[in-house]
Amino acid sequence: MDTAKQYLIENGIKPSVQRLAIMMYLLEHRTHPTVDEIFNDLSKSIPTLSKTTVYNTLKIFAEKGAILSLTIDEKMVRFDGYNQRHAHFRCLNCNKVFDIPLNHDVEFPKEEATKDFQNIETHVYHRGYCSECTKEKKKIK
Amino acid sequence: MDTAKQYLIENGIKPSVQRLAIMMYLLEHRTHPTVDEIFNDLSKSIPTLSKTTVYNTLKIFAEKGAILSLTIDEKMVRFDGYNQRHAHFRCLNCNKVFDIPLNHDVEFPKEEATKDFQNIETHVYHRGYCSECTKEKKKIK
DNA sequence: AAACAAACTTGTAATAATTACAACTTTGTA
DNA sequence: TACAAAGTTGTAATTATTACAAGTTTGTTT
Repeated sequence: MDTAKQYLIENGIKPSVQRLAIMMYLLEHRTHPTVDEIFNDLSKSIPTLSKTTVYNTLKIFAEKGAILSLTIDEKMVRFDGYNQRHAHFRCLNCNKVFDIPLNHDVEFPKEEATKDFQNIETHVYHRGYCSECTKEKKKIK
Repeated sequence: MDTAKQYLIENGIKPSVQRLAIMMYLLEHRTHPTVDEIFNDLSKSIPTLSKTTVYNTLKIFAEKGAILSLTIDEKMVRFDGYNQRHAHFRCLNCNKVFDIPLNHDVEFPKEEATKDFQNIETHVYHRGYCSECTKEKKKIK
């Protein structure tokens, strides 16, 4: 709670009730939730919450670098409040997104063709079948 | 042309006129085009082409492993017919997607937590500003 | 404390990528 | 030639996201 507040301030984000709730949600739910999931869950405790606010807030968080927005899912953006280096894995069957250790840094190459590029962020995405789905041979098709 | 035909057959895809045209388009245009770009360009030579066919076809290609579908763009999927190991970079200003050398393989970690995972594909995405946009200081905001 | 502006939130309507689906066409084969 | 399977097409539906204008909250000046 105070951690979340602190964290927002550190990242130059003014902590409103809604922002705090969303940030806390992300810190507590390491499930890479979608806008819909966040909105549905938080609506229970904040009935006046608007989905637009969730969109606006997550956009600001990502712009300020407080969270990551993941495009590992074709349909919708997912969000991640975990700020250590790690990769992601999406199960093609159950669609869950997992944190995966990333042991070596993936650097942006310093080469002639890319030397004037300004790299901001790097993501590593794995896709396949998670242990559950592999075991249960739920691999449709 | 024959290369494309060959390539489709090798990947277990029956080469129709439309499929061949789309595969050739991808081999010739290393621009990571969207469905819309492919559809608009190919419509000129194949006026009867349907956008649904483009969607269907690209989906099959990706499922068969003949092409890559990239989710580096939040709004829409992009496609890549280049099958050597490489990373991607999207410019946050001009939105172009570039191929970037990937010098070291990014392996899926063999650890307790992930040992039963079945990894199918791994993508490395960079986001930032390309050389053009960096130079021209078009970095909005 | 009242007045005011700036920042933030809300709800609805618009946009746009993608999918569903049913009809039509082409291809391969008996 | 006839038929079934596979492929294509166009339209309608779905759905994530954004635009926008009105309402609310917050902080500051007096």
